[in-house]
Amino acid sequence: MNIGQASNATGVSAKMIRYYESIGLIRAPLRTESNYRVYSSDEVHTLRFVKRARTLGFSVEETATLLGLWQDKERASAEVKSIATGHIAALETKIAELQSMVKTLKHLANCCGGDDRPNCPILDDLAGETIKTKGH
Amino acid sequence: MNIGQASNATGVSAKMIRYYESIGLIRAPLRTESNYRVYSSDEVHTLRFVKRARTLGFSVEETATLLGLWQDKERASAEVKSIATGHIAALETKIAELQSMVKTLKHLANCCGGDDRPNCPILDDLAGETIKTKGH
DNA sequence: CTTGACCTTCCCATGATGGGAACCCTTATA
DNA sequence: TATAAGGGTTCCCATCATGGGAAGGTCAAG
Repeated sequence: MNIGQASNATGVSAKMIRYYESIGLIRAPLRTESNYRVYSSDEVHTLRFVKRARTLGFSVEETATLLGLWQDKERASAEVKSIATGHIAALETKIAELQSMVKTLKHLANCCGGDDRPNCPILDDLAGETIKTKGH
Repeated sequence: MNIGQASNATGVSAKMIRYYESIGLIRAPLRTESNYRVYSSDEVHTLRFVKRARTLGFSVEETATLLGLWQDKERASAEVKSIATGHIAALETKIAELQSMVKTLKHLANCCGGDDRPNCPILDDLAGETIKTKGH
């Protein structure tokens, strides 16, 4: 299997496969005589693991740790779980931040006429003026 | 007011103030004889506008547009509102993605013993094995 | 007059990804 | 069998917003 086929089989772009190899996330595969990378099904499996971890929002660094644990048959599941729960916490923090932005923006958008006139509470807020809540 | 004071007054780092100037988001301020940037209260006001927009998650590009509208006394508030609602939609998409990650991870973490044993559904999932939901 | 706290510019790094050039290899088809 | 299409290879550059740090000029307080 060459890199294009491995890419199709895993959803990881050839570009990223080479990148993961260059930073040491995955091992360098064997090469053909003409210098093409050749991937075994084991290596494809590893790529799928990486893809899934990235899809779940783990950083490349966290993914490297998880890969290490995956390959360590002696690992304690507690270690994996703690990485996962830490990641969940980070995601939830991020979600809360975004939700707070949305909340503020919705309030502002709700107070804005959205018409031809220049009067605009959204800009007033950005400019630091306190907003007068529309009666509700 | 020099750049450090402007930074303190707005919460935008001196580094970022220079950057915003370099990309044309804000105008280059006057300089002293010794080449120090000098900020007027108007310019500080603009910096605060930028800071607020960035805090609300607008990109620098969107912020530039909003700044332009702010300074255009003839703008239609509808234009501002449409940028805001577009941004809200983008944030909500992002939130939904993160929530979906959290949901999956919570499920996996919930199924994981988190003990000394190597058995770990989180890794099994990353490796592509279907997970057996713990009875609930 | 020295010291320390500013300021200036310039370059480099981040994280994860894509774009593209220049060049080599393989495979199918005319 | 010659050629073209569609791989592969390396290498460099760009993104977005931000920070770090070096080398050097300036200002204010002691």
